[in-house]
Amino acid sequence: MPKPRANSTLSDVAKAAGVSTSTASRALNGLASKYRISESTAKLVKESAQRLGFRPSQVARSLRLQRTGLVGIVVPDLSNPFFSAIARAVTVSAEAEGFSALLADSDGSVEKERELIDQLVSRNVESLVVCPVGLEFDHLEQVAEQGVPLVNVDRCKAESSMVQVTSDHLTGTRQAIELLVEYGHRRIGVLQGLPGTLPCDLRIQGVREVLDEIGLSLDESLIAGDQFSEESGYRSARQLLSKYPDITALFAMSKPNAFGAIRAICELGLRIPDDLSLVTFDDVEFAEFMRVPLTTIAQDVPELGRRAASLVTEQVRLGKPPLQTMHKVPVTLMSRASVGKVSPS
Amino acid sequence: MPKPRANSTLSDVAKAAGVSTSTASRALNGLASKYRISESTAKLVKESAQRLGFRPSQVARSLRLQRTGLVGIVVPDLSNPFFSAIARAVTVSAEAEGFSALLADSDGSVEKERELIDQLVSRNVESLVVCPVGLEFDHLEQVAEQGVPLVNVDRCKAESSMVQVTSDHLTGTRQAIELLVEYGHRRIGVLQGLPGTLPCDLRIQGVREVLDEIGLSLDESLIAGDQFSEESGYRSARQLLSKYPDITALFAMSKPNAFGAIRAICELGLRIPDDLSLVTFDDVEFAEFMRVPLTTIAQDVPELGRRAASLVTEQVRLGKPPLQTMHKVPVTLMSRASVGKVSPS
DNA sequence: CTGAAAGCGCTAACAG
DNA sequence: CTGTTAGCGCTTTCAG
Repeated sequence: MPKPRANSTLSDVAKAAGVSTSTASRALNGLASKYRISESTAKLVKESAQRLGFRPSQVARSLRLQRTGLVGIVVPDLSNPFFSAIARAVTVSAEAEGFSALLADSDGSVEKERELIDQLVSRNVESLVVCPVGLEFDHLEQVAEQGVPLVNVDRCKAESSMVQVTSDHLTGTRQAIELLVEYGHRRIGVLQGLPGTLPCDLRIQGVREVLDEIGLSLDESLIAGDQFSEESGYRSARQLLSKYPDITALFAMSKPNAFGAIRAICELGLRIPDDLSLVTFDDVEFAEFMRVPLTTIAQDVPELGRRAASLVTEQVRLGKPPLQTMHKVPVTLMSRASVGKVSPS
Repeated sequence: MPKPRANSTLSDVAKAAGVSTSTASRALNGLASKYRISESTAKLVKESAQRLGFRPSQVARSLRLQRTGLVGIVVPDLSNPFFSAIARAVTVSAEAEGFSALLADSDGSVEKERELIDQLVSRNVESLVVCPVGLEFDHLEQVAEQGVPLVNVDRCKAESSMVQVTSDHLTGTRQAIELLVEYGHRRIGVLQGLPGTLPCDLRIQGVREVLDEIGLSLDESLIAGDQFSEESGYRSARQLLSKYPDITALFAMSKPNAFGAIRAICELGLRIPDDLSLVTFDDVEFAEFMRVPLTTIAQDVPELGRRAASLVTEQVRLGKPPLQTMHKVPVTLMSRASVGKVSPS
């Protein structure tokens, strides 16, 4: 019993139409007029193709043309809305340009990220959009130097020649901390994400700057946490709040961090914003329906994705990287109810 | 200036090692022992490969082997957490089996879905996981019949020979409606998703069944809405509530539907659950932190993805579809605060 | 133990 | 207006 998966090939079509494969190819690729193929044969070929359910093998085509029409995407966790929004933006732009998207999920592991990028390159993707784990970049830079247009999104590397796009973490953080300061907060706990990543570092710098400017200095012991995860947010909030009861506000670096913190705050019997203010990076869907609407620094996530997409397509079209390598996308402070004035005590 | 993108090929490696391409290929593919290649040459080849940064072209390999190692995924909206969770599960399982995932976003359009599936098949994906728009299935069935292992997730087709996996919509709905009934609700408004899709139809059937069993019948005019979107939820809730003030509970078919409804409810100055109860399909992240924690029918979304993934891999391994075609994944009623007793009036 | 040669399905000179 | 031919990079008989 032969497999019924008789995917007909170009030569089948050619045979059926009684022409050579070249003629068939040309007719099907709309080069009939260029090669002055008679209308009748062109039509005949198209009909045969139709009848046989012919689908050109993109694999063969790719090999021959040395063009796969593939863009690779790597994210640390596709179930995180932040990354899925980026993946979507890139995928949709790619589709619009006739490209297909090869998606890979590194599950937060640099090692896996390395392997996956390797695989994608082996599959001859014409460009790469990667949201890296963010602590090591040598593999990214290497790939970029090998001539594969690559853009690094979100967790950037400072001082790199890579094309990168990320939010304006510094300004966003400054706005948030300035708000806290204005409301009288002086002891601010920082629930950090993965230390060593640029978003994390820049946000700490933002806090430091604002405090410096009012003559205070950042107390390093008020920084806790080690991941952008809920668990880290919970753990670090508990730790900070029980050790330093004089803290009046918490600055969380991600939505999961913030929700972990809220869980901890509830357990400790504290109320937001009466006992404690909370502000977080990442906007929260339907924040207005929360028990206490969260004040957030909203990133324009789809814009991050679109920018990344347009930067890679530009690179493949022009054959060279853009002049500007670091692209900052503005953020917006969404002032809601979770930040309150410090009660005079 | 020649392009520096000198991707070395197998023949480059062979040349460098002073052997033929066949030997090089065998050595690199771990067939050294099988072909009794001398240790020394094998090592030599591997070193040359290393030195040249050789990456085997998967395109050429695919063409030769007639195996791409690609699994195609199609979803209507990757930025919807429901679908990104499925996409993630499939992607991760695929990676674990040495496959790569080709992802496509149909943006809710059947037409685009058709095109994308066509493209994926052209790219010779070895299997397909599709979350279809859900109103037309001929293209899916066609592809499956052509011998491409395909599994349809979520918006299934009744009475189809396709392999399908979806939540147990009927039981889930029944549980939710039984809860409402138990709490004294008799006039229940239904905020439906896309009519004609199986999840939507089954859920309506669930409502009908429970009402029938207590001697009531479903009032069709209490059904409104036409999408699984927030906008539809908002619109339908407003419409229903203003037209039928005797409604005491709302059953929403999706998280976005529910949030749209909440917006409408707030605008109308009604309170949950005092004036109105609300229950929805889809679990809501951090529902406990909402102003009114939502009672939901939680789907096990990652399980949907994993099941889909294992069903396609099983199919490619066995070369034939599984005996059982329809796979139902259990759901869980999460009873929270948004459902209350009907106040005696 | 290794190499020569064919061929996966397609396109593009080149030659009529 | 159309066909012949070569070759993209790889694996795999078959033949030493």
